[in-house]
Amino acid sequence: MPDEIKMMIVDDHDMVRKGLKAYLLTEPDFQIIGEGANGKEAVSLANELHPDVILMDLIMPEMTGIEATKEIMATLPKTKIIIITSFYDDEQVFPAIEAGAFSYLLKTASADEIIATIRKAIQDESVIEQKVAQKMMNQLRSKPKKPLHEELTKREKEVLLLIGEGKTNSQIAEELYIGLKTVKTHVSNILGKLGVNDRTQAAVYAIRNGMVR
Amino acid sequence: MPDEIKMMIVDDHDMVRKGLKAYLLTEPDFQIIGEGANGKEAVSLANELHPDVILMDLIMPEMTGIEATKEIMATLPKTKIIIITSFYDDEQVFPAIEAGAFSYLLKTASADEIIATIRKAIQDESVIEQKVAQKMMNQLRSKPKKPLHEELTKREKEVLLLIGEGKTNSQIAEELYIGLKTVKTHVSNILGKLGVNDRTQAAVYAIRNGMVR
DNA sequence: AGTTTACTCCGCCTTAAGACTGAAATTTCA
DNA sequence: TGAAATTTCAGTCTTAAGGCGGAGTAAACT
Repeated sequence: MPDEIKMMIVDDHDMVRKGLKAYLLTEPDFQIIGEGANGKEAVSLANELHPDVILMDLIMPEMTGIEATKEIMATLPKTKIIIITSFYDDEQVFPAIEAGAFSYLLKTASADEIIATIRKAIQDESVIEQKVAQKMMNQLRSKPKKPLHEELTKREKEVLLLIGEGKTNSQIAEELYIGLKTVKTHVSNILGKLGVNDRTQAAVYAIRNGMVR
Repeated sequence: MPDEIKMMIVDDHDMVRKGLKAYLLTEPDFQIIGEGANGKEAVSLANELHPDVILMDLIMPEMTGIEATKEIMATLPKTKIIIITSFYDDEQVFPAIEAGAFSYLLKTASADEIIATIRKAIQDESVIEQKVAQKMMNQLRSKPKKPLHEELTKREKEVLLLIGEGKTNSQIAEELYIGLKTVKTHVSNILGKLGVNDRTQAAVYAIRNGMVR
């Protein structure tokens, strides 16, 4: 494959983009045709430049990497999107892959790993960081049927959000204009679906999985 | 000051270090004498190399930037430690400064800002990112008397940590080899000091302020 | 039309949580 | 040495939380 590989870097930290560039430009056939600082920029740049590969962070202002991935895959499904993210959001692997991400690396990855992942992506081979894959497997093992958490309903998400803010059941009832008993029902269902024992664990879960804030 | 400025970079992401380097090496009098990937490395490297300036991330495995800052300040109080962190942990400004950090930037900072901050540090001028400073002011405005939270004791921190993991009082009692009543006492004291009403709020507080994880 | 899903609410029951008071042993510090 | 803080535990009391079973209504899907 003597052709040049056209790629884009999307990260809200300029210095990360600089660092990645320093990694990638050691390869003669790598060409960086664009840089974006958030999801919105990523989408418009991608539509304009049609890169082969996009290296994308997840947590960004304006629009997250997951949303951007969805939008880009809708119009340019052949684009290989490689998520490169911090260790904090391991949990986002599933949504990221669901959105259409092709590979998933951590920012602790070395230059060699990243370069190898890009080359494999061009040859249609996915890469998922060992650590992340392990965590995935553990999650799957411990909950055979449940895809991490069973889908919460819209109402349940609202309730979980308020739990994550430390609200009591009666505060939640007031805020949503429903009865205390109803809130209790929702809470019980949420705990069951998330596979946790009490509201405190639910709050922790919600925060760690970015369902709050 | 025509002398060279000796600095160290501490961040667990190799590509961030590379990016920062790319920033800094554009300045002829900047000299990067060491790199570390976590707090422990930072401490031992600092004791060995005696840098003038340390650029340090906060969230790192093994030992956080705050702990490392404390330890380094204990032995090398003249070192200027500049925190360069992601926007997620705005909340850590107070503990960071308390620990002895000299300036506080976000990773969204430009090369110019970072370079300027380093030069000011050498001249004994602190810099705190506008956004962060604003948030600080807001926090101070909303809580006149309490220094965010009254000091927790060592034991109370242990208990809070377990609360933040979703443990019940009896689980905590078992884990710490103390009575249930004792745990309850600690929990009550913690809630009082943090100014929250229940353990769920305490857990949320602990996570948001980086006292857990 | 019939079934499923979501949202609402009731009652009963059990236990964990948290407030308040009091107090002894140990550590820390002035 | 003496005072203050920390850690430990007891008793009592009130209430929030959560499990379990049941149930009606409305919307969505088949």
